[in-house]
Amino acid sequence: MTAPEGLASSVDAETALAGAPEGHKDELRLWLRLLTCTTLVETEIRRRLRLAFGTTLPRFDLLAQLERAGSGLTLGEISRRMMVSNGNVTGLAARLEAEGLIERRTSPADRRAQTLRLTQRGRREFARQSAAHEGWIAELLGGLSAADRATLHRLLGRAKAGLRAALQEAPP
Amino acid sequence: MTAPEGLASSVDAETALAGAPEGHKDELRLWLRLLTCTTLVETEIRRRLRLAFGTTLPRFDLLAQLERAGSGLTLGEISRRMMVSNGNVTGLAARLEAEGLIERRTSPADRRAQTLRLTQRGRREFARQSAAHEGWIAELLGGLSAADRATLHRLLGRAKAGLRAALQEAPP
DNA sequence: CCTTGACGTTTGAAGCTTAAAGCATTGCCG
DNA sequence: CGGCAATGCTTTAAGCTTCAAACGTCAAGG
Repeated sequence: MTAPEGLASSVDAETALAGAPEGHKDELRLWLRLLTCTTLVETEIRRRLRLAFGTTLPRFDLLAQLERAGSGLTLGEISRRMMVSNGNVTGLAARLEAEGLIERRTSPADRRAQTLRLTQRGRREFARQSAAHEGWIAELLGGLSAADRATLHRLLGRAKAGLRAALQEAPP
Repeated sequence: MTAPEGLASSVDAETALAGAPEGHKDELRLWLRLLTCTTLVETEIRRRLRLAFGTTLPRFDLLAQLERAGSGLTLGEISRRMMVSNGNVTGLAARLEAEGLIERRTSPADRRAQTLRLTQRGRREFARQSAAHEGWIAELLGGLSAADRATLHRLLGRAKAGLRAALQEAPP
């Protein structure tokens, strides 16, 4: 890439899919708009995490899980909460451990399991990142009124429930 | 990963971020829910594209852009529409060309630019994939009523506009 | 005890993604 | 005409991500 080519200012991902002759256009347009919003936020957050803290979104997410859990989590538990594969967490944990932000201990009860914890430094570092992150999200979503945000939150809750149900039936 | 470990059935990504003492919790919860919905759909679509067609979402998206454009696009134009980097498109195009789904021609007017087009086979293949894709999306979002879908679409439109505005002001 | 299956993690191969640097071409402007 | 910035693309290094296979451990049954 010659210049960073600001992704956020690019044309649009919407209406990306054409040609499908059936009905269902409705759902497709909704999905594309959902995807566009998520991509816009996510790209910007990744960019800011990199510029402000030299870190990445997956690293930040893993630290957030540990902070939230308080008392340490196994790799598998983190994998489930982050909705990513086991192997992915293995690599992320290795990098964060090398940076001294987390430490791992073999569980005394189950020698297969590794428990991850934030180090002192990890906790301090995450606190800084987390505060900035919260502000960024507020800034990016601040264009919506409080009422719109509430409605959106509620409808997305329904969407999520519907998705879980659909995935429960089909996934094989 | 021992078994595929169905990501879709994992706990939740919501409430992933804790500790931030400020206000703005509102926006954060909205963002996490948005992200959860998108991740659930996207993971499932990736899985089905792989199982049903042995392809990936980025490949499918690139074909969709070409189908939609009709008359061929340069790599740079595709990069902007897909909201990904130039280098990314270079690699994707190389793989799709190797598979015989697209072909490239150097633009007669500008010898820097490469124009991509679907091959006959690419057009046929994409038609199959696209039809299935549209059905999957309808299935996954079918849990919402038509009214909810319409409201969601409208609110996400506002969110998108607000995001573009916020990114216009800040991005340096 | 020993097998068998389940579970937690790691490894390896492949693909996706980015930022940054570099190359070639174009177009403008003095 | 001669720079010179902008544009289009490719390359490189690093990281993220997945799937599949492999390894070690555990737990239950025979």
